[in-house]
Amino acid sequence: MSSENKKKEGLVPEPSLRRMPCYLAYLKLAKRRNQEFVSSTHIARDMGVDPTQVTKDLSYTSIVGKTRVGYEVNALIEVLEDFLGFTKLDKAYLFGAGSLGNALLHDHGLDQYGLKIVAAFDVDPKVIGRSIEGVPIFHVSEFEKMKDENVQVGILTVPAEFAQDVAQLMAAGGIKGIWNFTPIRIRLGDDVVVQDTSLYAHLAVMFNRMGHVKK
Amino acid sequence: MSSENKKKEGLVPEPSLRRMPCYLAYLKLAKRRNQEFVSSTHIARDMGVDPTQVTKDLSYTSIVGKTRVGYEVNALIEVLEDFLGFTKLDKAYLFGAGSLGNALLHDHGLDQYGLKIVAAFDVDPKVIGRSIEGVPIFHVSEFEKMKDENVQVGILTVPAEFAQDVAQLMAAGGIKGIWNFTPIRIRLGDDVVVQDTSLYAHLAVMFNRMGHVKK
DNA sequence: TTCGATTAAAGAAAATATTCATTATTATTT
DNA sequence: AAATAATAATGAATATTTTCTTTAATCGAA
Ligand SMILES: NC(=O)c1ccc[n+]([C@@H]2O[C@H](COP(=O)([O-])OP(=O)(O)OC[C@H]3O[C@@H](n4cnc5c(N)ncnc54)[C@H](O)[C@@H]3O)[C@@H](O)[C@H]2O)c1
Ligand SMILES: NC(=O)c1ccc[n+]([C@@H]2O[C@H](COP(=O)([O-])OP(=O)(O)OC[C@H]3O[C@@H](n4cnc5c(N)ncnc54)[C@H](O)[C@@H]3O)[C@@H](O)[C@H]2O)c1
Repeated sequence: MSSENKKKEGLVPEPSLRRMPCYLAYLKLAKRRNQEFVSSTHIARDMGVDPTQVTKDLSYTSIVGKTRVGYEVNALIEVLEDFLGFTKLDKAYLFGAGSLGNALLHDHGLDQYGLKIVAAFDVDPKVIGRSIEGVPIFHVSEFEKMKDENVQVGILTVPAEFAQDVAQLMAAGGIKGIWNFTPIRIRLGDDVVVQDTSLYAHLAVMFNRMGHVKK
Repeated sequence: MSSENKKKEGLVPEPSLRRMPCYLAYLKLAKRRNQEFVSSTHIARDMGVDPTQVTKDLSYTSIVGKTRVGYEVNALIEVLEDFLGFTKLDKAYLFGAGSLGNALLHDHGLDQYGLKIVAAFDVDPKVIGRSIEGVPIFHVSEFEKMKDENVQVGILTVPAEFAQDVAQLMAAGGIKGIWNFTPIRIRLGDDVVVQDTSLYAHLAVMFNRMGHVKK
């Protein structure tokens, strides 16, 4: 297979990466309360996680804590935002301006986390030519002509049956990271990162756990 | 601590639960192609996962496969949808009809996956009294008066700083499952399930992996 | 029928992630 | 100045998840 010999040593564990934005949110609240330092112990207690997990997660970044004091809040916020790629703004194309795609276009929160949607693509004549929140919608066929090297991120919100095809189109057009909201597992070469975000998956977990609590 | 002695034997692993909706999507496409049976081998190859992982994941449901044949597509779809709680419609309240909350209200996809938002709550006078896609928006203070036993799910899309407070309000009002879109870790008793869905977390993972591919 | 190939299922092994235990450091108190 | 307590950091142990291996079943071809 294709990725067998790719060493993944040095890769930050995905669970750690997923927790980091939570630390960031916590730290921003701490900053509001004018806390200058915050310790792993306190973060852990407030967030309901293990204290050593906090230190271990943070050890992947460049931050160093001070014994008996903790981490400097401002410094840690900066380091985390930078480490997570939230400081530099990545441009993104959106594919599929339907129900979910629209939602993402209307959503202003993403800008603060390093992502700016600059154009959308669809096949429905009813939406092509329109603009949503200042983002123009083109026909997918226009994508190939645009090929902007500065846009490396693509958001995939087309119906499941077209997901693989559109993903291939994206890859061919130079997209290096696909944020995949469809429940389809995309098959592409190793040079393109596919990040699955299936809301249904989270729903499924919640329903399952709710069923267990009742017992 | 509080959940230490709670046996979690018998709990379906979260990674397995998260994969199940992907299988479901795959199966629905297979059904469209009029496939009557599909084997774990083929599912695995098409989806780019390990074949034994597929059988192991499916073994948590009631389905049994046929040696040398595979699983019956229709039966497996039914079993999975039922197992994941997508067949019965759960009513839900939404807390925070802002940017993301609006997106979810406009989103018609959720109905098909067992979730129906029946009312929204906010504190902003500009939105209270209005309706979005037929869902009325009330002031949060109205929530306590409503206390509908049939609504056990709450969707949390308020600003981070109010997340914990609103979550407590939800729990006090009888909500048993909180779909938490804020990056805050909610602290509540064991009788309430909190399902975190932080879009930023997924973004963070994608950015990180993209940085590594460049090397 | 007999053989070979394909598969589900279940258990073993390996890899990964989390939690625990230890050590060294340093603010604060005595 | 010495003792104490709180903490970061690191390595060990444990738990969880994934992958590998084996077994038994059965379809289709010879
Ligand atoms: N709606 C939800 O709640 C939700 C939640 C999570 C995931 N998803 C997933 O996101 C995807 C989209 O869902 P939705 O509800 O927005 O569907 P939708 O039908 O509302 O939107 C899909 C859009 O994609 C466009 N499209 C179709 N083919 C295309 C192509 N080849 N190139 C570009 N655009 C194309 C359609 O014209 C449409 O506008 C689905 O895969 C769905 O499973 C949806
Ligand atoms: N917008 C995004 O892209 C995005 C993505 C993922 C997660 N989130 C998270 O979701 C949350 C909401 O984000 P947003 O962008 O929609 O923010 P927003 O400010 O647009 O919306 C928040 C809404 O909550 C309401 N609200 C405030 N206090 C409330 C209370 N006590 N009870 C009920 N409602 C209250 C506000 O009036 C507002 O309408 C945030 O925590 C954010 O981090 C946002």
